[in-house]
Amino acid sequence: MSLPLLVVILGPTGSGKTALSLRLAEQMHGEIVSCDSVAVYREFEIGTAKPSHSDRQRVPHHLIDVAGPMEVVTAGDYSRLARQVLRDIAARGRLPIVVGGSGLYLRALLEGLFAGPPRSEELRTRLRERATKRGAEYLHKLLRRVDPAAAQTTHANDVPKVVRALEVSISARAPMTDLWQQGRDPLSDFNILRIGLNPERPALYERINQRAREMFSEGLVEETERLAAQYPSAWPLSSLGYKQALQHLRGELSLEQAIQAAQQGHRNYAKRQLTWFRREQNVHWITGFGSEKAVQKKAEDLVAAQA
RNA sequence: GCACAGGUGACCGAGUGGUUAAUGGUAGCAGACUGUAAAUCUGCCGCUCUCAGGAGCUACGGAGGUUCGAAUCCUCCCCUGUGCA
Repeated sequence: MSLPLLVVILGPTGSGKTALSLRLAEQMHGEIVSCDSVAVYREFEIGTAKPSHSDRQRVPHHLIDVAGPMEVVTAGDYSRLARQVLRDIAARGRLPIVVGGSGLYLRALLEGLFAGPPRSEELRTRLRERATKRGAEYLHKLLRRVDPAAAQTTHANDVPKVVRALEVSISARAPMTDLWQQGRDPLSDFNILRIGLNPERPALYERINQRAREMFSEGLVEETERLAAQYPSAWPLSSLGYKQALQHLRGELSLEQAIQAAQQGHRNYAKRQLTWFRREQNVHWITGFGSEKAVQKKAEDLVAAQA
């Protein structure tokens, strides 16, 4: 109970995490730490649904716009950055509020990752090439030799994960699964309160549809065109919304088709997020959107009970 | 009104006498996830039971018919698209 409090707000896109976090931050003297794998990139504005500039004026926000469009911020990078920020906030006597939509990044922050070898781009491309040339099954067989346990739990079709397991096992000269045995490095110097937002599914999907459409009317296509011209290989260009806007710019989809595809993608994503977060331990789930007064009240009570 | 083309499970779309509750895809639901994760992958998916091996029921626009057997063939009807009037 002597550890400083850390509030974590999690939930699918469109569940009102931003609204709730702003409210809590203003009530409890807090600062917001974004946990969003795309909002870390500068210049990607409309499609990322970052908090508005006036919101960021009202309450200090962290880990938004911390990387250039061409940089790469991995879960490990994020975890290190976020931990530093959390300690700074706590040292200032403020309440850190992590707002998380990116499940893996949140887990990397809270539970830590295993101490793996650095990624080897060259090894990866070599493996990926083999996968396309000789089939996913071939790569999986290779993994069965190098790390049978990992092969057991990773489906052969899941090429990215098979590649990662191979990459780690080969460059570490030991099965990745063995490295996992050494454990993770959980964030241990905070008393963590997890609040999950879970609106009714139909309402959530409706909200998502509406928001995705708004992104287009606010100029997502124009923003994408500008970014694609300047940074054609930027990774966030392949993320939700930008991907569909790009398809429209290339003439593969009509504007309406692009909007509907983006809505679809966001809905599917929200569902995956829920699957991930449901497994998260010790989450205080609240049914409803973070913008609702009743939901905010419940959240405030939860925080007050801890503080 | 005539001539073609077509009506298949939530949607798109295969299937042209039997091993077809009906290939695929999408949506939906559930699950996995240890450094690009807004990514990637897996399962279920007509209804009702189930000793989980199966059992029963209802289904390919509608109604009849042919056949041992029909989504598939025939007749009539309804609807949709295109062309000609």
